[in-house]
Amino acid sequence: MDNKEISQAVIGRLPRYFRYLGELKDEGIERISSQELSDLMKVTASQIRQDFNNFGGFGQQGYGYKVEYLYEEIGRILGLEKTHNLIIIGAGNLGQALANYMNFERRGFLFKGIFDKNPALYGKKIRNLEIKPMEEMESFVKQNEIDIAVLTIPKGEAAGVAEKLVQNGIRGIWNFAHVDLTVPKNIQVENVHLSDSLMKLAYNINQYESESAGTPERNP
Amino acid sequence: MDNKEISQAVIGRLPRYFRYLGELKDEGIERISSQELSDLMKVTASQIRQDFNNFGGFGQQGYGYKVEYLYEEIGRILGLEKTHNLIIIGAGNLGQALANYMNFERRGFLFKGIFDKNPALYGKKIRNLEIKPMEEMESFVKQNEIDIAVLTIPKGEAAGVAEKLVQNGIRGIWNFAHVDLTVPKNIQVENVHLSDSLMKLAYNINQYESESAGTPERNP
DNA sequence: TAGATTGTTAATCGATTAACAATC
DNA sequence: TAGATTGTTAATCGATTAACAATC
Repeated sequence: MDNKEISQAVIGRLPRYFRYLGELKDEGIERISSQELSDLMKVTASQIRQDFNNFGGFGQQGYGYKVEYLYEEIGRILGLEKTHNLIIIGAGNLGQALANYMNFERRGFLFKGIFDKNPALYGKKIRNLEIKPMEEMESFVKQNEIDIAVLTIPKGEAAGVAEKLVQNGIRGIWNFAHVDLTVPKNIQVENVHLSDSLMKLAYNINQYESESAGTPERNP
Repeated sequence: MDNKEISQAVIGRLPRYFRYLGELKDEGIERISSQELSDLMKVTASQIRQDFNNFGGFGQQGYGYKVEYLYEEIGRILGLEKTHNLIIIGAGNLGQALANYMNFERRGFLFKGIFDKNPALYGKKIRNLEIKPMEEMESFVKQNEIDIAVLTIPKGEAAGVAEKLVQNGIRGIWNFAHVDLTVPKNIQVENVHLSDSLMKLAYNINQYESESAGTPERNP
């Protein structure tokens, strides 16, 4: 019964397919072939077909894929028809920015609470949410069926908070703190390490510059 | 002369090595073997040695690696001894949050300007930066040797802004807008697609739950 | 039916892991 | 010197690409 494990490489590409298909759908396009999608997304048609076929046959030979159907199927695979209840831990600039971002709600990610340890922030409203004291976090998670916690706190505090979250039944952690969390294997962690991302960008800039030094024209 | 191209998989791991080595250094630890680092970071010792050896021999047989030396070498590889001048385009919640985040400056990423098209924001100060009108962005990039632009604007505006940035000599774009940018190959783009990241998390949560349904105990 | 395009198997490529000789 | 651990080559594994038979 165990559906063969899908690689994270494939999963990581699904949201991008979902985005392109959504746009095609909005443009009123009804069908698309793997080759057309390949041209659009700059990945091979082969990879597209392989990726989709991990989840069953969504296409039709000689015709291609129905955009709307495929869009919905990928949404279903990603679990977007379910809603998720989130809390944000750490009401600093980043926490508040995420709380204010409406588009997550559109996909069923509902912010239910935002917590901070700084009393000066208690009661401050971010959209429809009042910042609450950290002490209330544990009972809140349990009582409101929170399944995802967004960690926007300093790295020193992340491990302790993660442990409490796990104890209270969280299922996933969206981790913006700059540490690697250690959690039981039934808890999913998705890291967003912004400074790592920025360093990678810097490397690629430097690299390009030193590579092309002395090679004024090099456009393959 | 062309240093053999290093794969993005390797580059992507460098910031994490850098982080762990920094912590070891701060703890006063002087030497570490690939095996010890392997235990700490949960990657194979083989991978660690392979990764480092992409850039030359940093260790000493029979001894291991000098933490401080290795830390500095990786910093150098990442180009962290150079400074980068950044601007933020889009002074919404996320743009302001990034501008307020001090740790980037510590690594030589200096925020020099922040721009928005909303007149209501002009002149508002984020730390030491005044939000400026978008119209001033192009000349500012040229005059201040800006090499990285942070895009925290709606996706509809991103392509146009990116084009202007490229015309004015930007080297890299840190893209938080939810589109894939098309730029010349001498311009580096690093995407941070937050909603994609969140969808991936949701998939993994759902997946774990459906997999273990009916398998109450399954801790290998 | 003929043409198009998928689903799927096979081939290739690249990345990871293992093994071990070199050497500190 | 003996022991430890790297640097590096070889083996394995997994992911991507190519090819083509199935079929709409």
